[in-house]
Amino acid sequence: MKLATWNVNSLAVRLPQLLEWLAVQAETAPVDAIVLQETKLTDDKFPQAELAAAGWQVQCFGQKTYNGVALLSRTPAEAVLRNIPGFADEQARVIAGTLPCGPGAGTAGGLRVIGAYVPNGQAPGSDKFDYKMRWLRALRDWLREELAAHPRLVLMGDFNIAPEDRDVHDPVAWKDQIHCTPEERGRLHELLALGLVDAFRLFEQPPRSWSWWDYRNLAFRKNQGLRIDLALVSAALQPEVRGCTIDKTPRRNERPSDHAPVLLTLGTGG
DNA sequence: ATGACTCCCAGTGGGAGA
Repeated sequence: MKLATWNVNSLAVRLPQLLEWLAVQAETAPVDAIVLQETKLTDDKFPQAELAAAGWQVQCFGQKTYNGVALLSRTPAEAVLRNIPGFADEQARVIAGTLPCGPGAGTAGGLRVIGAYVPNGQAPGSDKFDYKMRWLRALRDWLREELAAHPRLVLMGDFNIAPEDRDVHDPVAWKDQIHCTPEERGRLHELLALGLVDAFRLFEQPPRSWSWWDYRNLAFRKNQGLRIDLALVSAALQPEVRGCTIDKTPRRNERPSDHAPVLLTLGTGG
């Protein structure tokens, strides 16, 4: 089973690239479900027909201009939730759904997939930073309940937090900057403390692996980026994780997203 | 360097992203 997350930075612009990428994946192992961030489309404008024609079940949750998330799956998602229950939020940032039964799930139940677009936060001390902190605390509180209800769970998306200095191309320049502050990393640690693990770090990875590169200053060509797109898996799911990789190839497209997709491969337990 | 690029909605400029 293969899952993915991708901040597409406008699905209206990136739909052809998304469809092409999913088709290329299918040549080897098809993606079973993907969560998208920054679709920037209201639900009435979501490209339902094009995705349905490509075989996708669509759950979208968008707004005008900013944010917007979606869950695409081969089989229909169940128990779908939009945003964090009990946390009043005008911004569309979370979509969750249950995939009935992954291979080898046995009696363990379905796979809970949560796609998240964590607020950017702009700058430490700003109102947007406060919102990011409150949002992450609310996510933590809700996740505790989700984990109790769905032991096999993956939370993936654009976290807008670089977990450690090795996830930053220039840790000195980025020290205490947005994505790298101790406050943000502390909130991420609170999520991990619920029993989640950063799947990417379960495996040997190339050094200087990033998932985002600034559009400016030839950052991709110089490989100056951050790893801020993550897949966090629950303890019950961890034994099934077979791989977690970042696919840089779509970043080489013309008019690419500034983010690369992250892939999570699951296998039978053990 | 409060930059650089890209997207959006606007309407020939500005906010937001990261």
